[in-house]
Amino acid sequence: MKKEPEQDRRTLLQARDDFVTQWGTIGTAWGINRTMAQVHALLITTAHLMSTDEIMEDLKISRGNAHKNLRDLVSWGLIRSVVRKGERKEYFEAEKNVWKMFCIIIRERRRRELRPAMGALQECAARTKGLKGPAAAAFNKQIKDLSDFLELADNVITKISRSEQSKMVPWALRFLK
Amino acid sequence: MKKEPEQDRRTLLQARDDFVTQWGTIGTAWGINRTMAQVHALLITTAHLMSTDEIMEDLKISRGNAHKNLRDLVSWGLIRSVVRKGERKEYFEAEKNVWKMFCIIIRERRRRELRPAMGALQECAARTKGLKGPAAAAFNKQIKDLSDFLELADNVITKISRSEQSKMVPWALRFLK
DNA sequence: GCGAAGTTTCGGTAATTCCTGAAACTACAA
DNA sequence: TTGTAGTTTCAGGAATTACCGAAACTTCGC
Repeated sequence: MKKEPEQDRRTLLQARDDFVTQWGTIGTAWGINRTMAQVHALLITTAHLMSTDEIMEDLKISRGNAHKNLRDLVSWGLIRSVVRKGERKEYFEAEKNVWKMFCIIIRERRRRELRPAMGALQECAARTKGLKGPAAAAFNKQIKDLSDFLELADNVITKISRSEQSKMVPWALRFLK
Repeated sequence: MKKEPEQDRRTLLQARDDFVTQWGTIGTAWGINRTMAQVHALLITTAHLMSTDEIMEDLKISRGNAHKNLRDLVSWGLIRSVVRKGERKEYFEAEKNVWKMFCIIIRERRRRELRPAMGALQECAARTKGLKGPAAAAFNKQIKDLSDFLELADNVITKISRSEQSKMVPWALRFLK
Protein backbone atom coordinates (compact mmCIF):
# COMPACT_ATOMS: atom_id res chain seq x y z
CA MET A 1 0.00 0.00 0.00
CA LYS A 2 2.44 2.64 1.07
CA LYS A 3 5.42 2.42 -1.19
CA GLU A 4 6.35 6.04 -0.72
CA PRO A 5 9.27 6.61 1.59
CA GLU A 6 8.67 7.40 5.22
CA GLN A 7 9.94 10.92 4.69
CA ASP A 8 7.31 11.69 2.07
CA ARG A 9 4.56 10.27 4.20
CA ARG A 10 5.46 12.59 7.01
CA THR A 11 5.64 15.61 4.74
CA LEU A 12 2.19 14.77 3.49
CA LEU A 13 0.70 14.41 6.95
CA GLN A 14 2.29 17.67 7.95
CA ALA A 15 0.94 19.43 4.88
CA ARG A 16 -2.52 18.11 5.49
CA ASP A 17 -2.36 19.31 9.07
CA ASP A 18 -1.38 22.75 7.89
CA PHE A 19 -4.17 22.77 5.38
CA VAL A 20 -6.68 21.82 8.05
CA THR A 21 -5.45 24.64 10.25
CA GLN A 22 -5.58 27.13 7.40
CA TRP A 23 -9.04 26.14 6.33
CA GLY A 24 -10.15 26.59 9.91
CA THR A 25 -8.81 30.13 9.92
CA ILE A 26 -10.45 30.94 6.62
CA GLY A 27 -13.76 29.57 7.83
CA THR A 28 -13.53 31.73 10.92
CA ALA A 29 -13.13 34.86 8.80
CA TRP A 30 -16.32 33.94 6.98
CA GLY A 31 -18.35 33.43 10.12
CA ILE A 32 -18.07 29.66 10.16
CA ASN A 33 -16.95 27.93 13.26
CA ARG A 34 -13.38 26.77 13.26
CA THR A 35 -14.01 23.12 14.05
CA MET A 36 -16.63 22.76 11.34
CA ALA A 37 -14.21 24.11 8.77
CA GLN A 38 -11.45 21.83 10.04
CA VAL A 39 -13.58 18.71 9.88
CA HIS A 40 -14.52 19.70 6.37
CA ALA A 41 -10.88 20.26 5.42
CA LEU A 42 -9.99 16.88 6.81
CA LEU A 43 -12.70 15.14 4.85
CA ILE A 44 -11.97 16.74 1.52
CA THR A 45 -8.32 15.79 1.72
CA THR A 46 -8.76 12.23 2.84
CA ALA A 47 -9.28 9.54 0.30
CA HIS A 48 -11.03 7.01 2.52
CA LEU A 49 -14.24 7.23 4.50
CA MET A 50 -13.76 8.46 8.05
CA SER A 51 -15.59 7.53 11.22
CA THR A 52 -16.43 9.92 14.03
CA ASP A 53 -13.72 8.31 16.14
CA GLU A 54 -11.07 8.76 13.52
CA ILE A 55 -11.97 12.42 13.17
CA MET A 56 -11.91 12.91 16.94
CA GLU A 57 -8.51 11.32 16.98
CA ASP A 58 -7.08 13.33 14.11
CA LEU A 59 -8.30 16.70 15.29
CA LYS A 60 -8.05 15.95 18.99
CA ILE A 61 -11.59 17.01 19.70
CA SER A 62 -14.33 15.59 21.87
CA ARG A 63 -17.08 13.33 20.68
CA GLY A 64 -19.74 15.95 21.30
CA ASN A 65 -17.90 18.51 19.27
CA ALA A 66 -17.19 16.11 16.43
CA HIS A 67 -20.77 14.98 16.40
CA LYS A 68 -22.25 18.47 16.27
CA ASN A 69 -20.01 19.66 13.48
CA LEU A 70 -20.50 16.52 11.42
CA ARG A 71 -24.26 17.03 11.69
CA ASP A 72 -23.91 20.65 10.66
CA LEU A 73 -21.81 19.71 7.65
CA VAL A 74 -24.37 17.13 6.65
CA SER A 75 -27.15 19.68 6.98
CA TRP A 76 -25.25 22.03 4.70
CA GLY A 77 -24.87 19.18 2.26
CA LEU A 78 -21.09 19.45 2.24
CA ILE A 79 -20.60 15.91 3.48
CA ARG A 80 -22.60 12.70 3.37
CA SER A 81 -22.87 9.94 5.91
CA VAL A 82 -22.58 6.44 4.58
CA VAL A 83 -23.14 3.14 6.31
CA ARG A 84 -21.16 0.21 5.06
CA LYS A 85 -23.38 -2.81 4.85
CA GLY A 86 -23.02 -5.17 7.75
CA GLU A 87 -21.52 -2.42 9.91
CA ARG A 88 -23.27 -0.26 12.43
CA LYS A 89 -20.71 2.49 12.45
CA GLU A 90 -21.40 5.66 10.56
CA TYR A 91 -18.77 6.92 8.11
CA PHE A 92 -18.45 10.25 6.35
CA GLU A 93 -17.25 11.46 3.01
CA ALA A 94 -17.09 14.94 1.56
CA GLU A 95 -18.19 16.37 -1.73
CA LYS A 96 -14.78 16.88 -3.25
CA ASN A 97 -15.63 18.66 -6.47
CA VAL A 98 -14.70 22.27 -5.88
CA TRP A 99 -17.36 23.75 -8.12
CA LYS A 100 -20.07 21.72 -6.41
CA MET A 101 -18.72 22.74 -3.02
CA PHE A 102 -18.88 26.34 -4.06
CA CYS A 103 -22.46 26.01 -5.30
CA ILE A 104 -23.56 24.35 -2.08
CA ILE A 105 -21.99 27.08 -0.01
CA ILE A 106 -23.45 30.02 -1.89
CA ARG A 107 -26.83 28.38 -2.09
CA GLU A 108 -26.91 27.71 1.63
CA ARG A 109 -25.68 31.15 2.60
CA ARG A 110 -28.30 32.61 0.37
CA ARG A 111 -30.98 30.56 2.05
CA ARG A 112 -29.78 31.11 5.61
CA GLU A 113 -28.61 34.70 5.52
CA LEU A 114 -29.49 36.59 2.39
CA ARG A 115 -33.15 35.74 2.25
CA PRO A 116 -33.98 36.62 5.86
CA ALA A 117 -32.09 39.89 5.41
CA MET A 118 -34.08 40.69 2.29
CA GLY A 119 -37.31 40.02 4.11
CA ALA A 120 -36.38 42.36 6.91
CA LEU A 121 -35.33 45.07 4.51
CA GLN A 122 -38.49 44.85 2.46
CA GLU A 123 -40.57 45.12 5.57
CA CYS A 124 -38.60 48.19 6.55
CA ALA A 125 -39.14 49.74 3.12
CA ALA A 126 -42.85 49.00 3.18
CA ARG A 127 -43.32 50.62 6.57
CA THR A 128 -41.77 53.90 5.42
CA LYS A 129 -43.30 53.93 1.99
CA GLY A 130 -46.01 56.49 2.44
CA LEU A 131 -44.33 58.83 4.90
CA LYS A 132 -44.10 62.51 4.03
CA GLY A 133 -41.02 64.69 4.24
CA PRO A 134 -37.54 64.67 2.74
CA ALA A 135 -35.95 62.67 5.55
CA ALA A 136 -38.43 59.86 5.14
CA ALA A 137 -38.08 59.92 1.38
CA ALA A 138 -34.31 59.70 1.58
CA PHE A 139 -34.47 56.87 4.09
CA ASN A 140 -36.97 54.98 2.02
CA LYS A 141 -34.90 55.36 -1.10
CA GLN A 142 -31.75 54.13 0.59
CA ILE A 143 -33.49 51.05 1.91
CA LYS A 144 -35.10 50.45 -1.44
CA ASP A 145 -31.74 50.68 -3.20
CA LEU A 146 -30.23 48.17 -0.82
CA SER A 147 -33.18 45.89 -1.13
CA ASP A 148 -33.14 46.01 -4.93
CA PHE A 149 -29.46 45.28 -4.97
CA LEU A 150 -29.82 42.29 -2.70
CA GLU A 151 -32.59 41.01 -4.89
CA LEU A 152 -30.38 41.23 -7.94
CA ALA A 153 -27.58 39.47 -6.07
CA ASP A 154 -30.02 36.83 -4.94
CA ASN A 155 -31.03 36.12 -8.50
CA VAL A 156 -27.47 35.99 -9.72
CA ILE A 157 -26.50 33.58 -6.97
CA THR A 158 -29.46 31.36 -7.73
CA LYS A 159 -28.59 31.25 -11.39
CA ILE A 160 -24.92 30.54 -10.78
CA SER A 161 -25.53 27.87 -8.18
CA ARG A 162 -27.69 25.98 -10.66
CA SER A 163 -25.17 26.13 -13.45
CA GLU A 164 -22.79 23.47 -14.57
CA GLN A 165 -19.10 23.95 -13.97
CA SER A 166 -18.50 23.12 -17.61
CA LYS A 167 -20.55 26.16 -18.59
CA MET A 168 -19.66 28.64 -15.90
CA VAL A 169 -15.89 28.32 -15.68
CA PRO A 170 -15.14 28.86 -19.38
CA TRP A 171 -17.68 31.61 -19.30
CA ALA A 172 -15.91 33.27 -16.37
CA LEU A 173 -12.64 33.04 -18.23
CA ARG A 174 -14.18 34.76 -21.21
CA PHE A 175 -15.67 37.40 -18.92
CA LEU A 176 -12.23 38.22 -17.61
CA LYS A 177 -10.88 39.16 -20.99
CA MET B 1 -37.84 71.90 8.62
CA LYS B 2 -40.10 69.14 9.86
CA LYS B 3 -43.44 69.54 8.24
CA GLU B 4 -44.26 65.88 8.49
CA PRO B 5 -46.59 64.98 11.34
CA GLU B 6 -45.18 63.80 14.64
CA GLN B 7 -46.58 60.34 13.98
CA ASP B 8 -44.60 59.95 10.77
CA ARG B 9 -41.43 61.14 12.40
CA ARG B 10 -41.72 58.48 15.06
CA THR B 11 -42.44 55.77 12.53
CA LEU B 12 -39.33 56.80 10.68
CA LEU B 13 -37.10 56.75 13.77
CA GLN B 14 -38.50 53.38 14.68
CA ALA B 15 -37.86 52.02 11.19
CA ARG B 16 -34.32 53.31 11.22
CA ASP B 17 -33.73 51.67 14.57
CA ASP B 18 -35.01 48.40 13.22
CA PHE B 19 -32.82 48.71 10.19
CA VAL B 20 -29.77 49.35 12.36
CA THR B 21 -30.54 46.27 14.42
CA GLN B 22 -31.09 44.17 11.32
CA TRP B 23 -27.92 45.30 9.64
CA GLY B 24 -26.07 44.42 12.83
CA THR B 25 -27.43 40.90 12.71
CA ILE B 26 -26.57 40.52 9.05
CA GLY B 27 -23.05 41.75 9.66
CA THR B 28 -22.63 39.21 12.44
CA ALA B 29 -23.50 36.38 10.09
CA TRP B 30 -20.79 37.56 7.74
CA GLY B 31 -18.11 37.70 10.40
CA ILE B 32 -18.32 41.43 10.96
CA ASN B 33 -18.71 42.75 14.43
CA ARG B 34 -22.17 43.87 15.34
CA THR B 35 -21.35 47.39 16.42
CA MET B 36 -19.38 48.10 13.28
CA ALA B 37 -22.31 47.06 11.15
CA GLN B 38 -24.69 49.13 13.26
CA VAL B 39 -22.59 52.26 13.02
CA HIS B 40 -22.46 51.72 9.29
CA ALA B 41 -26.22 51.25 9.09
CA LEU B 42 -26.73 54.43 11.05
CA LEU B 43 -24.49 56.43 8.77
CA ILE B 44 -25.95 55.23 5.51
CA THR B 45 -29.45 56.11 6.61
CA THR B 46 -28.72 59.52 8.05
CA ALA B 47 -28.70 62.51 5.77
CA HIS B 48 -26.48 64.77 7.86
CA LEU B 49 -22.91 64.32 9.06
CA MET B 50 -22.62 62.66 12.45
CA SER B 51 -20.12 63.21 15.23
CA THR B 52 -18.74 60.52 17.47
CA ASP B 53 -20.90 61.81 20.30
CA GLU B 54 -24.07 61.67 18.30
CA ILE B 55 -23.33 58.08 17.31
CA MET B 56 -22.57 57.13 20.91
CA GLU B 57 -25.87 58.69 21.90
CA ASP B 58 -27.93 56.99 19.18
CA LEU B 59 -26.52 53.53 19.66
CA LYS B 60 -25.97 53.81 23.40
CA ILE B 61 -22.37 52.72 23.18
CA SER B 62 -19.18 53.89 24.85
CA ARG B 63 -16.70 56.32 23.39
CA GLY B 64 -14.02 53.66 23.08
CA ASN B 65 -16.31 51.33 21.22
CA ALA B 66 -17.59 54.04 18.90
CA HIS B 67 -14.08 55.20 18.23
CA LYS B 68 -12.75 51.78 17.36
CA ASN B 69 -15.54 50.93 15.00
CA LEU B 70 -15.45 54.30 13.27
CA ARG B 71 -11.74 53.80 12.65
CA ASP B 72 -12.37 50.33 11.29
CA LEU B 73 -15.06 51.62 8.95
CA VAL B 74 -12.73 54.34 7.75
CA SER B 75 -9.98 51.80 7.14
CA TRP B 76 -12.40 49.74 5.07
CA GLY B 77 -13.25 52.86 3.12
CA LEU B 78 -16.94 52.55 3.90
CA ILE B 79 -17.09 55.91 5.65
CA ARG B 80 -15.07 59.11 5.48
CA SER B 81 -14.24 61.54 8.22
CA VAL B 82 -14.73 65.18 7.41
CA VAL B 83 -13.75 68.24 9.38
CA ARG B 84 -15.90 71.28 8.96
CA LYS B 85 -13.68 74.28 8.63
CA GLY B 86 -13.35 76.26 11.80
CA GLU B 87 -14.36 73.25 13.89
CA ARG B 88 -12.15 70.78 15.64
CA LYS B 89 -14.75 68.07 15.93
CA GLU B 90 -14.57 65.18 13.56
CA TYR B 91 -17.68 64.22 11.61
CA PHE B 92 -18.44 61.14 9.58
CA GLU B 93 -20.37 60.33 6.45
CA ALA B 94 -20.91 57.05 4.66
CA GLU B 95 -20.56 56.07 1.07
CA LYS B 96 -24.24 55.71 0.27
CA ASN B 97 -24.13 54.37 -3.26
CA VAL B 98 -24.97 50.70 -2.96
CA TRP B 99 -22.89 49.56 -5.88
CA LYS B 100 -19.83 51.38 -4.55
CA MET B 101 -20.42 49.92 -1.09
CA PHE B 102 -20.56 46.49 -2.61
CA CYS B 103 -17.32 47.03 -4.53
CA ILE B 104 -15.52 48.28 -1.45
CA ILE B 105 -16.66 45.29 0.56
CA ILE B 106 -15.70 42.62 -1.96
CA ARG B 107 -12.38 44.32 -2.67
CA GLU B 108 -11.50 44.52 1.01
CA ARG B 109 -12.55 41.00 1.78
CA ARG B 110 -10.49 39.84 -1.14
CA ARG B 111 -7.47 41.69 0.17
CA ARG B 112 -7.90 40.71 3.81
CA GLU B 113 -9.10 37.14 3.52
CA LEU B 114 -8.95 35.66 0.06
CA ARG B 115 -5.37 36.59 -0.77
CA PRO B 116 -3.81 35.27 2.45
CA ALA B 117 -5.80 32.07 2.02
CA MET B 118 -4.54 31.70 -1.52
CA GLY B 119 -0.97 32.17 -0.40
CA ALA B 120 -1.30 29.49 2.24
CA LEU B 121 -2.89 27.10 -0.21
CA GLN B 122 -0.24 27.61 -2.84
CA GLU B 123 2.45 26.99 -0.30
CA CYS B 124 0.70 23.80 0.68
CA ALA B 125 0.48 22.68 -2.94
CA ALA B 126 4.12 23.48 -3.59
CA ARG B 127 5.29 21.46 -0.62
CA THR B 128 3.48 18.33 -1.77
CA LYS B 129 4.23 18.73 -5.44
CA GLY B 130 6.96 16.18 -5.91
CA LEU B 131 5.82 13.54 -3.44
CA LYS B 132 5.37 9.97 -4.64
CA GLY B 133 2.39 7.75 -4.06
CA PRO B 134 -1.33 7.88 -4.77
CA ALA B 135 -2.25 9.52 -1.46
CA ALA B 136 0.10 12.39 -2.07
CA ALA B 137 -1.05 12.78 -5.64
CA ALA B 138 -4.68 12.92 -4.61
CA PHE B 139 -3.96 15.41 -1.88
CA ASN B 140 -1.95 17.59 -4.19
CA LYS B 141 -4.65 17.55 -6.82
CA GLN B 142 -7.34 18.53 -4.36
CA ILE B 143 -5.32 21.47 -3.06
CA LYS B 144 -4.47 22.49 -6.59
CA ASP B 145 -8.14 22.42 -7.59
CA LEU B 146 -9.06 24.60 -4.66
CA SER B 147 -6.22 26.93 -5.30
CA ASP B 148 -7.09 27.30 -8.98
CA PHE B 149 -10.67 27.95 -8.14
CA LEU B 150 -9.79 30.64 -5.64
CA GLU B 151 -7.56 32.24 -8.20
CA LEU B 152 -10.38 32.36 -10.70
CA ALA B 153 -12.67 33.83 -8.06
CA ASP B 154 -10.02 36.34 -7.16
CA ASN B 155 -9.79 37.53 -10.75
CA VAL B 156 -13.53 37.75 -11.14
CA ILE B 157 -13.85 39.79 -7.96
CA THR B 158 -11.10 42.12 -9.06
CA LYS B 159 -12.74 42.67 -12.40
CA ILE B 160 -16.17 43.25 -10.92
CA SER B 161 -14.97 45.60 -8.22
CA ARG B 162 -13.39 47.80 -10.84
CA SER B 163 -16.45 47.96 -13.03
CA GLU B 164 -18.97 50.72 -13.25
CA GLN B 165 -22.44 50.10 -11.93
CA SER B 166 -23.80 51.38 -15.23
CA LYS B 167 -22.04 48.53 -17.00
CA MET B 168 -22.40 45.71 -14.52
CA VAL B 169 -26.00 45.96 -13.45
CA PRO B 170 -27.54 45.88 -16.95
CA TRP B 171 -25.10 43.16 -17.75
CA ALA B 172 -26.21 41.13 -14.74
CA LEU B 173 -29.81 41.55 -15.80
CA ARG B 174 -28.96 40.23 -19.24
CA PHE B 175 -27.06 37.36 -17.66
CA LEU B 176 -30.15 36.33 -15.74
CA LYS B 177 -32.21 35.80 -18.86
C1' DG C 1 2.32 77.69 29.11
C1' DC C 2 -2.32 76.73 30.30
C1' DG C 3 -6.93 75.33 29.76
C1' DA C 4 -10.48 73.57 26.80
C1' DA C 5 -12.07 70.49 23.31
C1' DG C 6 -11.42 66.52 21.22
C1' DT C 7 -9.07 61.91 20.21
C1' DT C 8 -6.80 57.62 21.33
C1' DT C 9 -5.30 53.93 24.19
C1' DC C 10 -5.87 50.23 27.30
C1' DG C 11 -6.76 47.22 31.50
C1' DG C 12 -10.43 44.91 33.34
C1' DT C 13 -14.99 42.94 32.79
C1' DA C 14 -18.99 41.31 30.48
C1' DA C 15 -21.06 38.66 26.87
C1' DT C 16 -20.85 35.34 23.56
C1' DT C 17 -19.52 31.31 21.48
C1' DC C 18 -17.41 26.97 21.61
C1' DC C 19 -16.01 22.60 23.61
C1' DT C 20 -15.81 18.83 26.81
C1' DG C 21 -17.10 14.74 29.19
C1' DA C 22 -20.38 12.08 30.88
C1' DA C 23 -24.84 10.32 30.91
C1' DA C 24 -28.93 9.04 28.33
C1' DC C 25 -30.63 6.96 24.57
C1' DT C 26 -31.17 3.56 20.46
C1' DA C 27 -30.65 -0.51 17.89
C1' DC C 28 -29.23 -4.79 17.41
C1' DA C 29 -27.40 -9.66 18.42
C1' DA C 30 -26.96 -13.48 21.32
C1' DT D 1 -33.38 -9.63 28.34
C1' DT D 2 -29.07 -8.33 28.69
C1' DG D 3 -24.85 -6.74 26.75
C1' DT D 4 -22.52 -4.13 23.34
C1' DA D 5 -21.56 -0.73 19.86
C1' DG D 6 -22.78 3.30 18.51
C1' DT D 7 -25.30 8.00 18.55
C1' DT D 8 -27.24 12.05 20.72
C1' DT D 9 -27.95 15.42 24.23
C1' DC D 10 -26.66 18.79 27.52
C1' DA D 11 -24.96 21.24 31.72
C1' DG D 12 -21.11 23.38 32.99
C1' DG D 13 -16.37 25.24 32.03
C1' DA D 14 -12.91 27.35 28.80
C1' DA D 15 -11.73 30.43 25.34
C1' DT D 16 -12.56 34.10 22.58
C1' DT D 17 -14.28 38.45 21.42
C1' DA D 18 -16.45 42.75 22.35
C1' DC D 19 -17.28 46.62 25.35
C1' DC D 20 -16.83 50.10 28.95
C1' DG D 21 -14.85 53.85 31.36
C1' DA D 22 -11.26 56.36 32.65
C1' DA D 23 -6.82 58.12 31.97
C1' DA D 24 -3.38 59.75 28.73
C1' DC D 25 -2.48 62.17 24.95
C1' DT D 26 -2.89 65.90 21.13
C1' DT D 27 -4.14 70.23 19.26
C1' DC D 28 -5.18 74.70 19.32
C1' DG D 29 -6.58 79.39 21.06
C1' DC D 30 -5.49 82.66 24.39
